[in-house]
Amino acid sequence: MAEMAARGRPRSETARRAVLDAALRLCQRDGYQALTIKGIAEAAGVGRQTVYRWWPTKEAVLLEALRDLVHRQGARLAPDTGDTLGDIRTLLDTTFRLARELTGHALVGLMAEAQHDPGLSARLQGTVVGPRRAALHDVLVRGVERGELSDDEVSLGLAVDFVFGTMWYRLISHHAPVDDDLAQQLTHALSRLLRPAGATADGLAAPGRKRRL
Amino acid sequence: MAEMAARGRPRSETARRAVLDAALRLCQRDGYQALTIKGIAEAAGVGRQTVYRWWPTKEAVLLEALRDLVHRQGARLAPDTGDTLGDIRTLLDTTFRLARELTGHALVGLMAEAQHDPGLSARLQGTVVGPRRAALHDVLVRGVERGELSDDEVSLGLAVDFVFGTMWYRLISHHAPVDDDLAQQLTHALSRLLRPAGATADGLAAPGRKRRL
Amino acid sequence: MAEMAARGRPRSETARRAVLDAALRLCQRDGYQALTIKGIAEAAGVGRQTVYRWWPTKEAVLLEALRDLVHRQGARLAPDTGDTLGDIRTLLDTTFRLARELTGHALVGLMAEAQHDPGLSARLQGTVVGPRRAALHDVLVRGVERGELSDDEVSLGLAVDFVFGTMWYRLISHHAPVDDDLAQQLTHALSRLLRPAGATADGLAAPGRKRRL
Amino acid sequence: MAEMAARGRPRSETARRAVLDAALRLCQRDGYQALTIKGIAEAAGVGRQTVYRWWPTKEAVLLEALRDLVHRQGARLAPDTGDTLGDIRTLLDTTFRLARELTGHALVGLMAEAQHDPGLSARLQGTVVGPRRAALHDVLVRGVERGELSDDEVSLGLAVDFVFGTMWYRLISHHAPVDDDLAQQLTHALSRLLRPAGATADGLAAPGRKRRL
DNA sequence: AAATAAACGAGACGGTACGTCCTGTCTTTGG
DNA sequence: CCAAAGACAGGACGTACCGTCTCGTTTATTT
Repeated sequence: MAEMAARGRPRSETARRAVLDAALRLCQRDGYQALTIKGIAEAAGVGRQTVYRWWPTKEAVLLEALRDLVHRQGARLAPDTGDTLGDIRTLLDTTFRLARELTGHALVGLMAEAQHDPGLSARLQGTVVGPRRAALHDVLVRGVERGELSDDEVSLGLAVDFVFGTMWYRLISHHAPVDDDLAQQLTHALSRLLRPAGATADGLAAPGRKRRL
Repeated sequence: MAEMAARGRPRSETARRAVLDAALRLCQRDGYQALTIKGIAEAAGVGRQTVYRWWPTKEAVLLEALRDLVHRQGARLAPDTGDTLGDIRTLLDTTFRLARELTGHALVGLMAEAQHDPGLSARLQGTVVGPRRAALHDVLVRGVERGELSDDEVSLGLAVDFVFGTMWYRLISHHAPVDDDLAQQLTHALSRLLRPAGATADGLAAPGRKRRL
Repeated sequence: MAEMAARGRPRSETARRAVLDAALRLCQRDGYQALTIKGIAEAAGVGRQTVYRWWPTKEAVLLEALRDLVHRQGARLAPDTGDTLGDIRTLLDTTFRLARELTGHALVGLMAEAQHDPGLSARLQGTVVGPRRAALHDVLVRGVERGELSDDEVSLGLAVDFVFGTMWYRLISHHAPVDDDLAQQLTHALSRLLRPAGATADGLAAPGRKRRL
Repeated sequence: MAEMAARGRPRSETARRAVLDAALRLCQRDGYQALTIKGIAEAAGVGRQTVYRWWPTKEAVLLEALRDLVHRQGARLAPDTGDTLGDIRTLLDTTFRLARELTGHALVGLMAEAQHDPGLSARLQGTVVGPRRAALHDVLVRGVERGELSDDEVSLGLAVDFVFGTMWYRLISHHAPVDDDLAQQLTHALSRLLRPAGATADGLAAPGRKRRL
């Protein structure tokens, strides 16, 4: 396992961080469409060639910036405390907080771009979106295995789409926030959707219920 | 009520249609980002100024093209047959078919653009997205009034987000189709989410049920 | 000799004059290059097509405007009073005054344009410039016939070029005015250039001389 | 005396020359009006921005092209051989040859443009036209100092205008060539115009003299 | 310490789309 | 049938950014 002998000046971590930070900042400020490599380089105080040397497109810059951001958060994806609904809540809270900070502009712009760029789509799903989906799916599977949930009536895939679809939809159309309240409502809705046949309706508390005997 | 006297050469409906058609076609073929006004004008066989004369941006062109498409479909939005779940199915089938044809690229691109353009966002919601949302909401309200559905546990707003969120999410990430099967699953899931407290589980058939003890 | 029967609405003299006036005014104000047919039509309060119907190019408009201006001045071209130098002075005074009023911009611009438009060049020479040249030449010829001048040493053609060349040169480069003083100096210079061999130097008055008995 | 450190890619002399050459060539071929920056860039095989980066207008391109041409010719402006008339002939021959090659179109077009652009006018006079004028004036002044010429009757300024006016006039109206013959005639005419009072007519040979008593 | 080599900033290069303006033609209403 | 109004296809304008290419400089490793 011979290492490639390092020759010449090593890559500047300072420049790399400056580029990623500038990309996220500009995308958040001016929107995805208005983001240009020239603009990123200038905002980062970096030569344009330095960007092109390491990233082929502005999408690649943004994607790496997002991946870095996610990694730095180092969020625990799939906690397993034995309490399925509690795990769901935890996961949703973490995910929603990340989504709010994650510069919706960047994510939505990348998603739009990924419409006709399968490679980008795959990387986006693989590094940013996919792990969250998989984590939720895992929690639900464990719930089914424990008998707390059932996929007899509604498939787990649809349940996962329910959660992330609603999140995305609100991120995009802004008609309602993606906050802790949404996490609570979604958790409750999931419990109804996936409730096993024999479970009583009272086994779980409805969010808005005022106490109903 | 004197009409403004018509002076000068009247606007060419031919050119208008050519522009709108070319815009949708190019957006579908090359994606939203690659769409340019120059490209639209050339594909439509139209002078560039003719586009700028009537539409300020490519977003405006796409928006009008979508609106035209929706209007031409003239889809019945909120059928009221007395059968709430049947009405939901009808509405979903119509909406999904439209979404599939509607050049997801255009819609998603516009959505991305609308992130930092409140005016576009409003027009997009008002003309293309909003009516569908409102129609579904109306159907659900009627269901609640008839006692077929209940919003005690899950708010109707969240239920609507569930449907459209899932649709959007699949349109964007392509991990599953937006087809009649999805309409069926969503209808069934809605019936579970909004089932009144006293209703028996058997009142409604589960779509993909494999076994039922 | 049957006249062509006049049919339909007759041409509007008002519009014609408005166009010609606007053309001269705009050319004087903004220069020849900045002159556009659209601008002329709008300044004249006239439809664009009305200009194109009667004149093929902006050059044609300007040329007709100049021709009109010259005709309206109705300047006597070649007075024959018997006093050759006096006739020259008269002719130069008239010509210079016309040139000053004639919107040098228009004339110079047309000349520049005529560089690669032989037809325009011919019409320009024929209607505006040529008659003046011919008139001066006639006066000089009469002077030679009377023995007051001689073309032995300097050809009359060169003498004419001397006068008009100097005028044009000053109109173009603005380094000195084209005024009565120039007319006087040129007249005196001509008398020297074309003085017959036997004439005394005193036969003609030098320009700056104040009365010399 | 520290030089400004050279940074970035240096300007391409190849591109500069290609632009200047293309500009002169196109102006000569199609005329000044038809000259466009787009056309220059394409003919030079150069990006349009490369032209705009270094020259603000097509006038500036032409002016620099002319200046380069003049410099490359490196013409001796004011020879001083002691023979005034000989010096004049030499200067005129050089100037006329340059003018013929110098793409009259470019010069006349620039002159026309300079009508309403004082800055251009000044630069045009300063770099291309002025030095020739000054050179001729110097020669004439030396002639006066030597007693070979006199400015008693005709001012030297008018004499200079005579020469350059005639040249310009012929360049513009094309009614006669600007060749060696013109140089000879003008030299002779100058000798008459500026002949000192006491000089005999025979001191200088008339060029086209037919008979001499 | 000197040589080598790659990354760095800067910025010019050939291109392309932008949004504006004008061209010359056309198509309408109205005198 | 002319005039005004103005939409039409087309094309040049001057600007911005693209992605590539030199430059001189800096910062490492390898002699």
